[in-house]
Amino acid sequence: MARPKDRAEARKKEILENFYAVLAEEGLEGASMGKIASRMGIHPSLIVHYFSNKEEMVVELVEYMLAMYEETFLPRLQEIPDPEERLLASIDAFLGQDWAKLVDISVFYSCYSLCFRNARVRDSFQRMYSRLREVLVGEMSELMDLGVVVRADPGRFADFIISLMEGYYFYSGLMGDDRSFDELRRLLKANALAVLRVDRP
Amino acid sequence: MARPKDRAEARKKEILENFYAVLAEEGLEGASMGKIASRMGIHPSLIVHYFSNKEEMVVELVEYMLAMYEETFLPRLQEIPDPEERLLASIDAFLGQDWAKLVDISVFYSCYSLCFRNARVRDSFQRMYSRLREVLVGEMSELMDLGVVVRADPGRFADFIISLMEGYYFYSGLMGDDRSFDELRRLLKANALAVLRVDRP
Amino acid sequence: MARPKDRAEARKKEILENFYAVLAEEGLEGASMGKIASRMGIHPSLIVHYFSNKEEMVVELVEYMLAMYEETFLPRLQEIPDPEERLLASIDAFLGQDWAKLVDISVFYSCYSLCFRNARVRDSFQRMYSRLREVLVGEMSELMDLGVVVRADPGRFADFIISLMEGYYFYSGLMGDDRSFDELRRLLKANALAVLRVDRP
Amino acid sequence: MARPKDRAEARKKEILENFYAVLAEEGLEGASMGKIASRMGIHPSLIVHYFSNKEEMVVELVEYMLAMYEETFLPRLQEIPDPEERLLASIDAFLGQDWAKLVDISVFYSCYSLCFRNARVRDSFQRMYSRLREVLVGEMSELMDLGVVVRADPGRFADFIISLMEGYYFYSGLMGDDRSFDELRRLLKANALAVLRVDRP
DNA sequence: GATGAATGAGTGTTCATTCAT
DNA sequence: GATGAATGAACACTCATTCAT
Repeated sequence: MARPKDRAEARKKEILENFYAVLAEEGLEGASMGKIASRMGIHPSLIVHYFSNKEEMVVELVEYMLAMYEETFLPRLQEIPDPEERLLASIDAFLGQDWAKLVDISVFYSCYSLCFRNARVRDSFQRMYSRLREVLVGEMSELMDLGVVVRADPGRFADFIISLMEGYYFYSGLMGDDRSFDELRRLLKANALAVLRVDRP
Repeated sequence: MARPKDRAEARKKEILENFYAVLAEEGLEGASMGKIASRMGIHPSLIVHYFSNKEEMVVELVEYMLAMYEETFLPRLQEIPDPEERLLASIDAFLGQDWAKLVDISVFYSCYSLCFRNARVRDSFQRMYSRLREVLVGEMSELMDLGVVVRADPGRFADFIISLMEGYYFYSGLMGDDRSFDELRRLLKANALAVLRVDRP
Repeated sequence: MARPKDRAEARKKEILENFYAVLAEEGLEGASMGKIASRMGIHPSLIVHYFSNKEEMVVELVEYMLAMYEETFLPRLQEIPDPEERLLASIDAFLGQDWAKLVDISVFYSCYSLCFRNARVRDSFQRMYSRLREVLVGEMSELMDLGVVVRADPGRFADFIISLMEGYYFYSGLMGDDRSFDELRRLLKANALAVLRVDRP
Repeated sequence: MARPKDRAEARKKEILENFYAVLAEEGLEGASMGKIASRMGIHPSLIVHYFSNKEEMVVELVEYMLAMYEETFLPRLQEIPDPEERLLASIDAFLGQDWAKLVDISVFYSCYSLCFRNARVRDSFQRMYSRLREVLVGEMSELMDLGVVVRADPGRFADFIISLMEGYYFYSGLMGDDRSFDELRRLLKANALAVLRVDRP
């Protein structure tokens, strides 16, 4: 039994959770190891003991954050047996509130902005979006194999869906709360589905 | 002649430009007044002399950055006399490379992430996107008045365009360079125009 | 007419008044020329224009503060014609509330503590207490000349009165407000007067 | 054995001693953490490591300074068995040179002036003078119980002694060195003892 | 007389990190 | 595994002051 290693893993996760919280409150500029430590009631050097570097910790936080999406949604979608239903559910999920609320928006964009200065962070983000794209491509391909959809380009379709999702996320995150974005979400979803409907034989 | 005031304005702009550059290279965490100063070959306290606060400087940087969009594109578009042509040019601009390359993407998202912790930054962003939306709404309304387009909801249309633009910006910014996003851009543009075509009498 | 010089004097006094106010609120450590300036709505360098040095300003503040005592009390006492009555009034004044409240106690002791590092401040304080002592000595001598009091040492008496006064000022300033020091004041006054009564023929 | 904690205490005391020295030389305005550190040959941040705040350090310095009085004199006086002798020794001590020279006068009044802007400093001072008063009240009460003194008000007496002491301290501190205050001290002491003698049966 | 630009030293404090325990 | 000591660089910001205008 790898008990000690498990305990270490749990500790690291705990640190990442507190890092995430500080990051949400104070942004990248304010998220220091000291603040995380005092939030946890431990000594700052203990954090170093687990992550050795701040950069290491940041990279692991990004992975921790992005894993939320994969772990929360993808398994749930995979359980749906019917391919068409599954694709609709995917689109629904990507444009839904649950997805948007999963990760603090401030944390998300703070990490995203790191992509352009940190190759490992960029890799993590790219891997995550590639994974998302693959899922959509896979589903679309399946529908094409079944003859439900014809003349579609699965890759282009996946890019399209992801773009819609991210545009909605960005725009509603900025303007939201003040006015409702339900209508826009419905419009985007209709547009996404249109591709399917139009290409239907 | 308000010479001294003009000189001060020029100096502030110069500082903001250097702040922008440091921000692009080092992110929010690394963009310190000291680095800006040493980049300019001046003393850090001189920056304080002009902006009194770092927050003040950040807020003014955001305004400076967002003004780039308004000042660069909107006047150019307004010069186009034909309404339909102008709307097409607008969509072209929003989804084009010039727009995306106008502001460093790292700087853009760093500032965007500030929205969620700084009300004044949020206000600036909201004002800028409201302005964009108004332009689109105005153009669409004009087309409806002229009978070129019918049965459209200008507000919904504007939100749709902005979402497409931002989704594309985010996604291509992350994945881009490695693979071409021309195809996606064309797809998004086609989708945007579809609304017009479909609603055409 | 020395108009410009008068205006300059008025300006200096105004600055000293604001310095005094800042000193009362923030102590010596916090009383900066910048704060004085912003309190007056003027530019810090204008203060330098009038006092050239901060040390100069401090020295002048001390003189300004100590002059309050001399200008407020001494003339009033000199107006009393009867020598015995005048001495009693002096003792009354030195141990009274008006005297204690004339200068902010925090400012007073902040300046006093400067005596030990600034010779000019020390000179000012010494001059002021010498003046006080002279007044008391003068009054006592007059009473001795008149035969009202005999066998007294005017100098020793003056030192005694000043000590009582300062002891009371220090102690009530620290413990005061919470409990009344009227009783102590009465006791000290009785003690001061005892010297007179005892030495009376 | 609480070795590590002891070492930390020793280090803190060392810092306070150096703080005290800088304060004596440069006053509150000049007593910076940087100067203390460079005087000790350590890094300024190490001081923060021990006191977290400058305010904390100031408060602890005041306690450190005031404790000198209590620790140096009170135990020595308590050792005197005879109550009358002990009271006389107390008065002697309070008005003596050893007491006045125990703490640097500049430091003393600098700290005293802090009372009016810092509640914790004020508390420390009040506690210390209350302690002194209690000692005097206790001694006086004992003498009354023994019938050595009658018709006295111990509290009033204690306040009187403390006032004499502080007045002498202030006045001789300012004027001293130049002229001798032995005579004044003798006069004050005589006055203090007069209360005892007069009230004697 | 008054302001603004600019300087450079200095403020307290925070930072990530290393090392010894 | 965890803590405390210590470092040194860096932080935003304030300071008194000088100089030009």
